[in-house]
Amino acid sequence: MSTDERKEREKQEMRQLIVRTAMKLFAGDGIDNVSIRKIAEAIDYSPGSIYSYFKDKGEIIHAIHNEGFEKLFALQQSLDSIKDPRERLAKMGELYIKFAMENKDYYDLMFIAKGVAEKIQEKKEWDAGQRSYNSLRTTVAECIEKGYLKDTDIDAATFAMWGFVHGMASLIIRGRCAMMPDEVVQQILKGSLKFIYDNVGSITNNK
Amino acid sequence: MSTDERKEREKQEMRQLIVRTAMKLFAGDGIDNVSIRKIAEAIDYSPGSIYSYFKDKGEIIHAIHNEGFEKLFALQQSLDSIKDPRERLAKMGELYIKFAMENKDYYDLMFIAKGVAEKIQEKKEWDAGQRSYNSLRTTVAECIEKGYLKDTDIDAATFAMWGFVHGMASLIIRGRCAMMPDEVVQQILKGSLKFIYDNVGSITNNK
DNA sequence: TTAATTATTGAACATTGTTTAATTATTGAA
DNA sequence: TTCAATAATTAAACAATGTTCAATAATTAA
Repeated sequence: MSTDERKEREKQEMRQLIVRTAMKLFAGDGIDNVSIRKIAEAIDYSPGSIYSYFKDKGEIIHAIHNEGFEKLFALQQSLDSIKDPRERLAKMGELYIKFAMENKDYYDLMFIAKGVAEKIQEKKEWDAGQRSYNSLRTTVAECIEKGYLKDTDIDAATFAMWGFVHGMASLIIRGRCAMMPDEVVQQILKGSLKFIYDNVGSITNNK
Repeated sequence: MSTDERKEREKQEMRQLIVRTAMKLFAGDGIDNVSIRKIAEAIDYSPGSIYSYFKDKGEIIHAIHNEGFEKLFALQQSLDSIKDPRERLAKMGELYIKFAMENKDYYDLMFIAKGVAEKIQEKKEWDAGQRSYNSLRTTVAECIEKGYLKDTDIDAATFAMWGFVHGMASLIIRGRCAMMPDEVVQQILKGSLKFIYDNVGSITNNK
């Protein structure tokens, strides 16, 4: 094991340490209340040190962002075994919402937060998101193919389904349903998923 | 006209001046790049002066937030003349998306931005939003009543429709479709609206 | 004109992200 | 081991942020 290799490994370990610490602090204190200084303090380094491992704060957030997409895509893959695309579509919606609700900080970073998307566009790094999108897209395409959904533009239909689940998740995460008690929101959420899949899927049922 | 009355009027004018200036700067430089100092400079006052008229920055944002809801609700009311609830629902979706796309800053403040919802909850001031929500809710209720939508929980169905349009709008506004050219996004958006209303409304058509 | 009230200011505070020159630690070669 | 070179780390500084507050200026009622 050469010294260079070890150096490189240590660098990666340090990056991971920073990211993991940032993540923990984000989850605890909220993303906006975590400064570079707090991250540095938590790992007993000086603030300046962070900048030897990350260009700026955005790059740390971007790293967490990527981890989030790994997680989500892994979940999506677990549905590949479901053969009926209609059932797979429904399950994918449930799974998406579940992911959002159980990983609010991740989800916020991935799909809501400002300043993250710009970073991705610069780096042309939307592979992570693209894979997730394609997973949904092929399912929607199969649904159309088998006549479960009306024959329209595949991307339009995919975007509609994505928008539907993202919309509900983001309204909840960003406190736009805060006037309702939590249990009620959960109830409505469940009902909304059922509503859409009942209505959208029912065309073929009635044929 | 008493002096007190004039004083009060001047205070309101000053508040309006601040809000309007803030709004203009938001639209031009982006919400995050507008500081209290910049607003103060734009109206030739010192930063401290702002705090004689607003408790904090959040209160300025909250004022703009309210204006946004006035605007949106006024638009929604223009659809009251449409008798067929199915058509009204579709038009309301189009209108909502149109509002979001043409007033991205307003929309962001109203439905996406952080720290705004908390303020509303404190002040119990969700009337503005509630009126808009109810407008959608009664339309959905009519659709269910007339059999255009499957009979489910009204709030679940309403939340689903809201989530659908909000989801697409917020994904676009927060740059999650930035990998696609603008015209394509607009095309997909149009297709998605059609997709949902075709599928959801078609139950009765096929009966 | 004067005393009291009100409006406005500018300086100050704490906190933020980020940069940089100086310091410390580590390395590879003699 | 010793020493020069390289790399890692730090503390201090910068500019900008929201916000507060004592001092000043303007306005009011008597």
